[in-house]
Amino acid sequence: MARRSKAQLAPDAYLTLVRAHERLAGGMHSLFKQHGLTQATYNVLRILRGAGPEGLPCSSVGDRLVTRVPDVTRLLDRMERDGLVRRERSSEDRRVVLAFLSDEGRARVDSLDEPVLAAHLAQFEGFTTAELESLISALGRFLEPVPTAD
Amino acid sequence: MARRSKAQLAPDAYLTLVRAHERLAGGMHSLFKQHGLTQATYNVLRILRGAGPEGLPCSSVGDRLVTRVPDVTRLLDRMERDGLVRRERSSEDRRVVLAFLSDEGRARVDSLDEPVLAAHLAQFEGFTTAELESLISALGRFLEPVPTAD
DNA sequence: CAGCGTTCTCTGTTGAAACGAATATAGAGG
DNA sequence: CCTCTATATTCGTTTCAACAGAGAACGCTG
Repeated sequence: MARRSKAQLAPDAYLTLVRAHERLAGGMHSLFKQHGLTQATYNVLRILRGAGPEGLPCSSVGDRLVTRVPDVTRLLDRMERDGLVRRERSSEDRRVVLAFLSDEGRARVDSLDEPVLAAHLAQFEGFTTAELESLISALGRFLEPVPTAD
Repeated sequence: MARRSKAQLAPDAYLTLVRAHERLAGGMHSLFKQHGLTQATYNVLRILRGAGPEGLPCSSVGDRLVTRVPDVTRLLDRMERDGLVRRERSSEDRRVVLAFLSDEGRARVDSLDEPVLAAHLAQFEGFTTAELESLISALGRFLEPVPTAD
């Protein structure tokens, strides 16, 4: 195989990344769906669990989401309707609305820890730890530059 | 840094992949948007350009899309409304509908070749060709197993 | 304490994705 | 010729994403 130029490699790398994401995220999507969740709602549950009993402002939830969601309000609306979260207007700053994990929400996210980990291990089954570290390092380089690329 | 187990690395790798995809795909999304396209419509244009003047059945278009689209009909509806594609029922098999690239569609996709390549080169700017090949190889390993993972 | 800019959240609306059911044609078998 | 199954596409409906704009509260300044 002749040496390929970056003009050939870059589009190929992008396409491969998209396909790999499609494959992996699709698997996680179906797993979440079996439990009545989506990737976004699961992420919110994880975030709120990490935030502890203090709760977290809606805007902070949006900031910490891996995939950008332009409308956290309605996302939390659905989750509150499903009894996964609880909302309460902050007494200190009455602009902010704090979101908390409900008992049902905590139970749901806890019950998913094991299946999610198993799914991840299965997805990366053919990789050695060194290969995984290399992959993480390579992909992590995309996250360094400032996101304000207009 | 101590050696990390796969149980620690796998979720991290997944998260990093999702974040990297979010970053890269987001950039492409805004690029396409400036030209009145989405990632899906751009992919359809690329597919139809590759298919040539013979056209391509709608179902084949759906199969070749990188991201799975459950409703090719309405996707092509919008593109036909925008004058990007043309459809015609096959005379050989009257079940299939062949999709063709219109002149406008061809001009649109041709005009994007350069910006898209430039965007990809910018995204992978900090990578050497060897690193790119390594990344492609690693990500490509997710695509090998059969997709019928129920 | 009144005005002003900023931040945070909600709402209205449009467009698209997702899922399922329905229609139409082709091809095989009796 | 008729039926039956498989394939290709379309349509109906619900749900979610995306974008813009409005309302409410905070902090600062004069």
